[in-house]
Amino acid sequence: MGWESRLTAASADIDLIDILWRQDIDLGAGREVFDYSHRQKEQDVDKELRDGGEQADTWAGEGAEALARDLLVDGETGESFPAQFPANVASITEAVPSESEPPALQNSLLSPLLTGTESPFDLEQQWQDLMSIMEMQAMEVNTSASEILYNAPPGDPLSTNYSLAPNTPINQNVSLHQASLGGCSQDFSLFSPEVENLPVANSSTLLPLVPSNSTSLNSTFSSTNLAGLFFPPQLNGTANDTAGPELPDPLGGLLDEAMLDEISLMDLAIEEGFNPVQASQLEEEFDSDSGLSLDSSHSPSSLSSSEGSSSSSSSSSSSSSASSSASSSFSEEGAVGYSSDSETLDLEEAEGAVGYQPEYSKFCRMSYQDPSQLSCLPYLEHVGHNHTYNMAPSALDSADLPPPSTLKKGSKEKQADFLDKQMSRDEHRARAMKIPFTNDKIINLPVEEFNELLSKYQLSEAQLSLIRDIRRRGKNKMAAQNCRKRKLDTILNLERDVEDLQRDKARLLREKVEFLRSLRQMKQKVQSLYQEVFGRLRDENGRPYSPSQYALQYAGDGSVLLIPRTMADQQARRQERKPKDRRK
DNA sequence: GGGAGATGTCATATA
DNA sequence: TTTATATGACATCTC
Repeated sequence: MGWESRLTAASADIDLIDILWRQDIDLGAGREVFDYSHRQKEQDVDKELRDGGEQADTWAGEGAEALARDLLVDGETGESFPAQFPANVASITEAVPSESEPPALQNSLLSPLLTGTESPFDLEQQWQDLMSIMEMQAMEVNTSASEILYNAPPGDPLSTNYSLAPNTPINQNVSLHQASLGGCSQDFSLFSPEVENLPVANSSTLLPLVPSNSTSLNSTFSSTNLAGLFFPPQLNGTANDTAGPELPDPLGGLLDEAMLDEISLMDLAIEEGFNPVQASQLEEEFDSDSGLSLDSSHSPSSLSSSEGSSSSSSSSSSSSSASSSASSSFSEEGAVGYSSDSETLDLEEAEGAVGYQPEYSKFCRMSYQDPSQLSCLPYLEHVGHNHTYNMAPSALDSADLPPPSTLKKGSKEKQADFLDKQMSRDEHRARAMKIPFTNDKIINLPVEEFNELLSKYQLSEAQLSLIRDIRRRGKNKMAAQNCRKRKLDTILNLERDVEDLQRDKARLLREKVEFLRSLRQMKQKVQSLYQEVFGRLRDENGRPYSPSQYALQYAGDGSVLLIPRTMADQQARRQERKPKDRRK
């Protein structure tokens, strides 16, 4: 750039500069190439005029057991159920007091389970917080997958018996947000005809891989005393005959919320790119860290290993192909040394790192001199540029593969011409200006030695300027290469971070499924106990209480009271509002 | 001929 | 202040 500006300042060098111009023009560079230079030159001239024309140019330059248990007997889906449960029921049944027994005994038996319903709320709250974060990713819901999940074939027992009621607030596109709000689930009663089917239906969505043997659900529940969970007592026969049409259950809301949460989880799973099978398998893969196949095959970083190997293998070829490396000045270290665009690479250049040595080996592009090595990066196959701007492509072709005839004629003249064409602009300039040392020295020598070198020779102002320019450009070229490599390395690290985060997210998702399942089982136990206790209560005439008129009320101190249903309903509504208000 | 990617260069900021 | 280095922006080149 700036060397032309010396045109006006150093008339003695006009001839040399003319030569340089001619060279550039010969090399295909038109005068317009120097337009900017002209502007710069004008500025320089102005500056010089202002400064009195005296200044020289210094151009600035990450529980198998739980899984096993669950897979054995689920009360809801036929998938799993805790083996210890019947034993618990038996013990509790024995302990169920007659109406004359004091409530204290009941408390001692029931309170541990009943109080256990507190923490799940907090747990769910935490999960909902987490899910709300995840939800921030506005991902499109896979409708087709939803259809598979929610629209089972008519012949399917699950769908036949437990399909969603038409007016259920759950639709195929139920979103995490909708479920998380819990507005609808909170209003449900477990014994409500509209809702009693809901949990089963939800479960069917959760476990699409479980054989549809749900026709045996009733027998399954009877045998496990769990039928009261999902069916009104008049249906499973464990309660009295006077049951009304609606038997609200104090645990219905909790259970439903958990179910809805699972729906939202499934939804999330779909949104997150899991297919229905993958989502259902989530529950079966707790032990498998790689339960999810994160498709990283397209990630550049996944190419690292192959790239690394190819890079290491290319290191030798880079030096062996030095003669054809005119297009690249990369050294073995990945191109941090400066080779001044020349055809030779000396040791100094081969080692020529400039402090920063990232994992450049990943990048085939960093050692692309052998195009065959680009096979590991198909999208880079085309890379193989020639950036010796001073060479015509034809010249380069002949340079890479000199025909035998040419070699035969191989006169020194042509060889010199060949070498001449291999040289960079700066080398041409240096030669034209008769700089008495190599560009490598100019660029790579420490300042002190560089200055020493300059002092050894009597150099004109134009020569000194050119030398400084060469040094500046050379160093900046290496800096630019390092900068670009650092950028690529940063991108790779970020890609790795993204993959790690995706793995963490998948793990958290699996953990949530596990927690929700535990919660569901706990609620089932409590519900079963409720039914057991209520079914055995007798009034003064020895008749069972009607679930439509009475309900068991859990007191804050752990005691259990038998209160009229209307009172229970009022209190239930009051409790439902609290969490809603809390969410607001 | 034009787009994409690689590279060189300049200007500028910072150490 | 000088020098080296880092980086955005642009120009140019090759495919």
